[in-house]
Amino acid sequence: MLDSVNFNNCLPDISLPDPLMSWTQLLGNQDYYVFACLHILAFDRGWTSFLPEQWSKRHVWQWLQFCCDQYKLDASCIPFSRFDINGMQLCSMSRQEFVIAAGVYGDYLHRILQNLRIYGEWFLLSPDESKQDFKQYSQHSCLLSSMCMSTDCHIPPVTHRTSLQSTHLWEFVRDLLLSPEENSGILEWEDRDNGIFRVVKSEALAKVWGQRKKNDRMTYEKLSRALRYYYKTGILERVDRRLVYKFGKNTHGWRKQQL
DNA sequence: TACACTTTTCCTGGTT
DNA sequence: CAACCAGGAAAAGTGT
Repeated sequence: MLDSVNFNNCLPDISLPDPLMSWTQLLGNQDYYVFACLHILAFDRGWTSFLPEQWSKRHVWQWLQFCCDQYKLDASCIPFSRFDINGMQLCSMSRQEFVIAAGVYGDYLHRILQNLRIYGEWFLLSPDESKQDFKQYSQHSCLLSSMCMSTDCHIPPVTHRTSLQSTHLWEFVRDLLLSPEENSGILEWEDRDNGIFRVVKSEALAKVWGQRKKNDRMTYEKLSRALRYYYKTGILERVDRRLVYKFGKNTHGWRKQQL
């Protein structure tokens, strides 16, 4: 498991860049340059270590997952099965093909990918300044293409956190489930289709969560208390079995296929 | 600074 | 008895 370095603490006090901002605009701001240099050193998600053309299928999914999380896209609008392709195939897709594959988010994802290919990962940090852009994209796409793949597809909320350090516990758990090589048998799916999973190594889970939060006093007792709070908010649902949890309706990004 | 929200910490009591 | 679950209460941490 990669430890998320709290690099934000040593970064200049600036707003994060718009992922769709041009490179010349970005480099025109020296703070952003410093920010990007620090970020590239501290931020490694696997897929970021490769050029998009070199991505495996898994990297493509990781990237989509990242976009869902970072830009608060509704994953139910993105049929991941249509992205069961490697990076070379992804990069060969036209904007129109993105719209067909990803519906309401296709145009947006296509532009993010193009910026990523041209300028690198530094564009992928925050949607804050692109909220309005995205809202316009979404509405435009909905009107023009009616390609939304889900009946509950919606414009993403505009209030959210952006810091990597503030990754929520449930997202951390989900990402661990989706990353077998980082999971080390800590968690395993019991019923993937219904979002049911089991904590296999409770102490190890507490340890990696503690590492993420830089808290060596974390225990499974405390972590499980945080998980139980999720029952109130629909993030998790109760499963009456020890160490078994189920993702609730207010989660996203864990399904194999979003149709 | 106030506030909202999430997570942590501690706790009592119950269950497996 | 250990490990886990349920959930109250309060505090801490973080972002707006």
